Amino acid sequence: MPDHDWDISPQEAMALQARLAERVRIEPLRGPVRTVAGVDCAYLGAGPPWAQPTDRRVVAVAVLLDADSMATLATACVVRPSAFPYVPGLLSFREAPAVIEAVGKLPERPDLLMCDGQGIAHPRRLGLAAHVGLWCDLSTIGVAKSRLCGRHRAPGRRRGCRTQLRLDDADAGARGQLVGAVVRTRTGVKPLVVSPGHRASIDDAVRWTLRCGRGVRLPEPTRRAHHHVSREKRRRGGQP
DNA sequence: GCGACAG
DNA sequence: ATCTTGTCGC
Repeated sequence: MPDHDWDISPQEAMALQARLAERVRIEPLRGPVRTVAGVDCAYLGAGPPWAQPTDRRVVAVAVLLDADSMATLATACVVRPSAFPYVPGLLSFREAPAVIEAVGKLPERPDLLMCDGQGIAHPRRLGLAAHVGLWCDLSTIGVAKSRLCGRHRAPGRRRGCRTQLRLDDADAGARGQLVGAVVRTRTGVKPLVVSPGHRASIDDAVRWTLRCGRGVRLPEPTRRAHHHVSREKRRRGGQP
């Protein structure tokens, strides 16, 4: 596992990502998946887009669910300072510390973890899901509501349709490398961008995203984590 | 220099 | 991510 410093500059973070990405393992999930966890973050005291942040703290929630019934088995919540700014491509340096801590507070390690964001569908192959998976040595997949990089055709309009996501020629390293898929999780709605994080394959990412679906756009683990973290944010004072 | 740009 | 109510469509 990595064990690096999180308090570094954006320049150092980018260099670090390139090195860490070499250790990410894209391979089929092994062993039965009995539990799946979802994680999400919210920012305290963020205020309107035009206002300056009042409180620089992030709240992260991890939810553990039974992979068959999708029943909630446990939830964990953490609140901690977040110093790193949001920079496209460096999201993990802003959220991973909180996410890792929340997952660590769950009563048991999940067989699969779903993160809000990219896995290896990233300019340097180290999106949030890949970084967290590497750090915790867990199987992870990234489920994002929009694309960070790469090119793809529009998937069919029906639930279950998906197209390949390949890196742009501009992304250093692999030109046209297959890194994920754009999946229609619900007929007629905007598709999700999924990619493996660590110790999972692209097929696993697509399969579990659809398998955890409940007729709504977001898969249940992610959806539940989002609802829980939103409630937690309001309870702690969204605008101190 | 000009676009693109997870949450 | 964040602010915010009602409203249009299946």
